[in-house]
Amino acid sequence: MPKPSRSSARRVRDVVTIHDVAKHAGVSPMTVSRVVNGERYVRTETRDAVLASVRALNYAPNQAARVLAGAEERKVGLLYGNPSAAYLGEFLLGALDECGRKSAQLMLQKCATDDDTIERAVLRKLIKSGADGVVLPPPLGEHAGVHALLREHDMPAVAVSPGLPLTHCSSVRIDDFRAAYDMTRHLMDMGHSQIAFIKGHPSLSASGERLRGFEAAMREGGCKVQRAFLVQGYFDYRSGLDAAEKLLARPEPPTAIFASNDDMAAGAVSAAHRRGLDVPTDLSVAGFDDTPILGALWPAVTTIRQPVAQMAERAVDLLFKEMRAKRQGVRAAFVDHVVEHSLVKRESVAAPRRR
Amino acid sequence: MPKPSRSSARRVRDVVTIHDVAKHAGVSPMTVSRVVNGERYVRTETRDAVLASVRALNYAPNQAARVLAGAEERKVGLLYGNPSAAYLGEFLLGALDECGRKSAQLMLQKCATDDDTIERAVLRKLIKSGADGVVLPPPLGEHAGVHALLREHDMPAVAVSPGLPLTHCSSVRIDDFRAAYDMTRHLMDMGHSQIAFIKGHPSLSASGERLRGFEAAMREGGCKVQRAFLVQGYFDYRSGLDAAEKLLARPEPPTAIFASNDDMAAGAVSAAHRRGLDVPTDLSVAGFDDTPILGALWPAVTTIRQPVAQMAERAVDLLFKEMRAKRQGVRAAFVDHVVEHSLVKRESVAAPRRR
DNA sequence: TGTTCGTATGGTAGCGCTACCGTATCGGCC
DNA sequence: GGCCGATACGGTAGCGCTACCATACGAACA
Repeated sequence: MPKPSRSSARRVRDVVTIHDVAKHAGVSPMTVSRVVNGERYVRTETRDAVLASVRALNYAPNQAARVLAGAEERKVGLLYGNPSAAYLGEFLLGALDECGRKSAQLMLQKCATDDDTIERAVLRKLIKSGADGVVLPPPLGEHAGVHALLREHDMPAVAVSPGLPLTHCSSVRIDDFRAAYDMTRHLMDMGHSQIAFIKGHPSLSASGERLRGFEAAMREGGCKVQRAFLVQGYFDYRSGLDAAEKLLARPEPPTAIFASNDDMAAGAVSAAHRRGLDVPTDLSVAGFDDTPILGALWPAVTTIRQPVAQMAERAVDLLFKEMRAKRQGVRAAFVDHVVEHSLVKRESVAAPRRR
Repeated sequence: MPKPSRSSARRVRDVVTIHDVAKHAGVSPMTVSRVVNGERYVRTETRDAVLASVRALNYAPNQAARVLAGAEERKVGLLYGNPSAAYLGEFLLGALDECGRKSAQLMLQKCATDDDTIERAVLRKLIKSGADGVVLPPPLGEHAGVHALLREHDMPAVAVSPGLPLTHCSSVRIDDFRAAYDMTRHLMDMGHSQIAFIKGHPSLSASGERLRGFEAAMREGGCKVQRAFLVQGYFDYRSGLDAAEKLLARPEPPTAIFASNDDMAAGAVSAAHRRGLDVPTDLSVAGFDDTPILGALWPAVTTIRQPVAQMAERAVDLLFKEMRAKRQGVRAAFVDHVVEHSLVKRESVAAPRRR
């Protein structure tokens, strides 16, 4: 007989264990363990029966026991460069949530992207402190050096928001092309045809995708894109302000400015105000990202919302799949997960005034 | 004989266990456990010997084993209302860091503050999911309802950034009075005497402290504070903009505006720009908090920096002390931890133009 | 002198889970 | 039929730690 059932004095909360499930399903604890961990060599009927018992008893594995028994990775590294604090905050919310569900530990590690030796040191630190996988929010998700280092250490990783799917790493992203396309269509639907575009940082592929989406929508809508209406920006407030200044100083300024992100859109609004222009009466402005803080500005900026928290959750989830695959000696196929964006209409866009 | 020493096939990394320490110190594992956990009933000499061995072997307790053995709290709840994403982000950084050091799990829980029934539900959820203590960033740290609920459940908690120490709960904060005082002195040192103040949300005691600090510095510097130069704000961009509009519309407007937080300072800058005033040439603006995103605006706003991440770390640390005290049936004394703020001088403040 | 108590330590027995190995069954193939 | 591999399970033995109890000793009582 295995054990005289449950009667330990110290057990206070009466949690359901793997033994309870095993008894309920009429199998051994080992089989339950196998089912719960998605291992092979379990008949479908057995698996179903166990899963039914799991649901019936509302069983949840004890993570501490899992770890102690020498299985189950526990630490997820989050390597971040210099995203805005707001982005990072929302990202953390999602990542933490998923890590909580999985009872994993989230380890943050800041990483300057301008020096390769630093990256090396940072990553070593992450590995040393026991990380079993890494999530890479932008812009690190596209950093070749970081990826090379990760592969060197055979460390599973998931990139968030690269502009395009990666060949050597799973990714979670929105369809930047489509999103920019949608926004441009919205501006045209509102009656704009003289639309300027402030490009994003050239090192990120998302910038290119957004530009392509803009151009495609314009072309499709029969609007010619003037060369002068495409201005380079770098994703920060200042560059948006400078770009908008340049645009508004033209003899025939645009009626709408579509900035590749919110910070630059805020800069554009500021530039308009300096010139005594009202937004949206004299100029419509659209952004991209739905940075929380900008929703509080006035006028609130129409933008594309990325479900950042949800994306972070997905990224952690994917990462776990890869970490598990790695332990079992399998190489998981890389996944490219595209989540839905949405267009958030606010006060900064209106129909253009007649000229 | 207890066990044939270490030779299990599955053990890969050769970690030092409590048994190794025990052998090294010539005591039983139990005694080591007691020392490590700071329990009573250990002779000082024994304790010292064990601690020496711990250091010598570089022993670190296995958290999973601790939890499985039925001890050691593991989950810290973080109940947040509606702080800015940036604040929350930095707060999370610190809290997560400390939780990592303690191998604790951080559980986030959003909580709307406008409905008591929601609070109740939220807190229940937090307790149900196994939280052993709660950290309360502003504004929840001063929410009477939340505190009442927490006490009802005998749940340890630490409040961050109340304006004044709390009587029934530990707190981590900066000296808001002193900080506002310092900023006001700085403005006066730059030559300003016509300084307006945008007050913070009246429900937070920090607002009152900041106002008092401002008034004290003004009085001490021999400047009379005009009634009309104290305007109510609510910590958001819009209220700062409105308040500044009102101030700048006066026949004799102030030469400097000190806003109780950065969002309102940003609003004030915007209001100035709308009126065609240059910052800082025509108007100096100072904020409070050092919200990261505002450092990227232009002109960068002079502000008071709160070490938010560090404060979060301290809060988690304090919380652990209280949780441990609670398990051992002791009621810990409430601590009021004041950390240093600093004055960040940026472009938005300059000497006033002569009138 | 026994009987309490408070102090200081050790031994035992798990916590819930999985790595590892053993066994049993089922084809397929010589 | 006999052998082998793949599949499908079960049993055992811990992972490292602490709750709980037992013990041992001195001091403080009656």
